Formats: sequence, structure tokens, C-alpha cells
Amino acid sequence: MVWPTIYGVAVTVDTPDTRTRILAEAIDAFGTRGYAAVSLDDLAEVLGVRKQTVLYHFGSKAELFEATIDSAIGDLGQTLIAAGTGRTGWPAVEAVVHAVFRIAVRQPARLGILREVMRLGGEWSARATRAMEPTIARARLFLSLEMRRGHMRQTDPNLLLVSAYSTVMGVATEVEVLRAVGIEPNLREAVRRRRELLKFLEAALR
Amino acid sequence: MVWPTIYGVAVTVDTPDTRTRILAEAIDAFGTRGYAAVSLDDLAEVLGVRKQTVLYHFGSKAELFEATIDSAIGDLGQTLIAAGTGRTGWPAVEAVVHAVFRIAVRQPARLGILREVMRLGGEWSARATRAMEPTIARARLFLSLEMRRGHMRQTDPNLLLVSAYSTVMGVATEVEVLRAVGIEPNLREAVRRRRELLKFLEAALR
DNA sequence: GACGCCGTGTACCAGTTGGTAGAGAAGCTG
DNA sequence: CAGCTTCTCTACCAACTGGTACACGGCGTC
Repeated sequence: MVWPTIYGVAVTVDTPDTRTRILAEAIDAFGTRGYAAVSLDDLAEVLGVRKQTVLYHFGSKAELFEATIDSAIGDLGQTLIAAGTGRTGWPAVEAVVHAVFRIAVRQPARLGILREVMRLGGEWSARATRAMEPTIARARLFLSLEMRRGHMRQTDPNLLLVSAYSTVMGVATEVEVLRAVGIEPNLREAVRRRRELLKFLEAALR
Repeated sequence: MVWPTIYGVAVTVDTPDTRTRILAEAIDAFGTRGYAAVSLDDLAEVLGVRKQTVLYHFGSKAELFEATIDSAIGDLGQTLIAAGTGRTGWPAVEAVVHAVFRIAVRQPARLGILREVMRLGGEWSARATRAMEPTIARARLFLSLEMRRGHMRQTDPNLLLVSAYSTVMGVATEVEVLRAVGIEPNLREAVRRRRELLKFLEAALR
């Protein structure tokens, strides 16, 4: 906590501790530039701190990355499950897509971490898979249930899950692909994109 | 060319020149591990050559990467256009998806390069976009035409293109995501995946 | 045979990488 | 106050990074 004064009035400013700040910055950096392209020195400089401070809180670069996986992915899973909870049928899908777009707009790096981890493979992607396991199970259950109820096309829920995941993730985060077809990745367009994506998904699933 | 003898019979062995070998290896390395994670020393060692040889043929790491972009993406565009040529309606979509899966199985790194470039952004993704421009234009035209003919759902072709691209690319290449839902990325599963993807797309587009 | 070009190799460089060792300041506890 | 813990710092380090300078050998041409 820091108490500066504004117009003579003391104001409490919430200064997150160094560890928290490092983690937040790491999510941002790793999620946007990728693991290999981020150096601890860069990270430290942005934070106004020495690299050794980063290494004090997280023993190594790999450890720091693991912490960002746990934080970003865990958080993501919770958000998605929360969005789906209490809803069934199409509104549940809508709510989850809304949640993904909200994250894509506000904290794109969080989704970037997921992408990056799955790209890197190995133990890290296994770790992320473990962290996402409850969310995946939940989604699979949802799809199976909707199929049994006849609200959705009968098919392999796992394959359907991958298709839906890819579509949502791509439309929400592939900024350069959007630019390639002439769509500027701004907020207003994001709303249009989300609406179109929902129509696409609705057609694909039902 | 090298002429070794097998059972006393001279056999011509096609030895690609160094430049070609470097380019092929670069596509593989950059496409699977990403630009930042690949060092010229690694690359050279795999090729059994010194780093300076790599730098002789391609002036710098960036130049080498640009060459891989031009090669991989140009090739990709040609393949896709060839697949679509002479076909209309649903068979055209099927042919393109088939072509993508063939590449995903045989030369996954080629699709990896596209992914990597679009992730990196900046001048490189602009370069890739330029290289893909004819393919994109073609696809857009196809979608518009199919919509006008009433074979496809009326909607913004650009947004539809992004959705379809994301879905196909994801299902074809996101190995770790597949594993996360319990699908092993082998050849037999690839056929199932492709079939399921086509059903998904058919439902989404028509 | 001399000359020049092409392709590869040796030697080297400055800058950056992730990581270690240890000093010192601040705060808490007895 | 002393002693301990927590945190950040300075000072290093060996390994590796992309890149330069240049020597050397093989080849075709005059």
C-alpha cells in the first residue's frame, strides 16, 4: 500500500506485490510474444525491477511459465464453467461464447497463453490439459446431453468439441487472419464477429 | 548427384543442393518450433553444415524466414486453388478440406509456418497475406457465388471465411488440443476427423 | 596454367541468454 | 537492541545468439 496525496487528500493506492505484478506481466508477454521470444531481462525491465528479482520469486524461466499456465488456464476454466452454470441448451453456448469474447477483448494474452502452451506441447501442454480437464469434461457432458435430448446433431462429442473450440478460438483471437480478409479487429467489429460466429455455431451444432 | 552402388549396380541418388536442403529444414523447424525458438546453429547442425553456410545462402535469419514464408505459403495457396479448380458447390469444399488434411499429414510444418507467421504479425504476416491474396480472393468469390445461388447460408463471406479457416486449421493441426479431448493424432483418426469436420462444415455452411 | 567465381569452412566478435553468489536494506520478533 | 526472514540489489558467469572477415579448395573459362 502507498499513500500519495491528491489535492491534499490521502488516497490509498492498491499496489500489488511484486510477485503478482511479475505474474501478470508474464502472462501478457508469454501470451502475446510466445515463450522463446520473451527474455527475463525484458520482463524485468518493463516491471522496473532486476531480473534477479524475477528469479527470486520464480526459480527459473520455466517455473515462471508454469505459474502463468496455472494462473491463466485455471482462471479461464473457471470463467467458462461459471458462464455455463445454470444454463442449458443454446443459451449455454451463447453464454460461453460471450465469455470467451469478453476475455479476448479484455485480456487477449490469457487466451494467448492457452494457444502458446498447446503449440509447445510436451509436459506443459499436458499440464494445461490437466488444468482444463474439469472444463473439458463439463463441455463433453453438455454436448452428450444435448444430443440425447435431440437438441443437437448426433455425432462424436470429442470431435465436435475440437471443431467448436477451433472455430471460437480462431474467430476470437486470430487478429492477423481477420486482417487478411479485411476485418479490422476493433470492438465494434468484435460484436459483429461474435454474432456471426453464433450463427455459424448454431447452424453447425443443431 | 551421387552414384553409389547397390549390389554392384550404380544408382543415381537425387541429392538436393544445399540451399534447397536448408530451406526444407527451415520450414520444418520454424513451422514446428517457431521462429524465436530456432537458432541458426541448431539448423546448421541438423543439416551437417556450418551456420555460416546457412548465412551464405540466406543473408540473415530474417531473410531465411522470409524465404520459408514465400515457399510454404505460395505452395499452400497453389495446392488449395488447384483443389478447388474445376469444382463448384459442396464438392469444391470437400476437395479443399481433403487437400488441407493431406498437407497436415504429410508436411504439417507447412501449415505450421502459416500459423507462426500469423501469430508473429507485423511485416511478415502482411507478406503472408499478400502471398495468400489470390487464394483468399478465390475463396471469397466462391462463397459469394454459392450464396447467390442459394446453396449457402446468406451472410458476410469474410466472416464466414474466418470461421471456416479457423475450424479447418484447428481440426487439422491442433495436435495437443486433440490429445486433450482424448483423440490420438494418428492417420486412421485423421480420416475420422476429416469426415466429422466435413459434416460440421456442411451443417454450418448450408 | 592463371584467373575468377562459387560454396564451404575456420576463427572470431559483441551482445544477450538464463542462472548463481552474495551483499544489504527493511521489517518483524524475542 | 540482536537476530531472523523477506525481498531486492550488484556483480558475475558460461553458454549461446546472429553476424562478419577471410582463408581455402574445386570448378569452368580464357
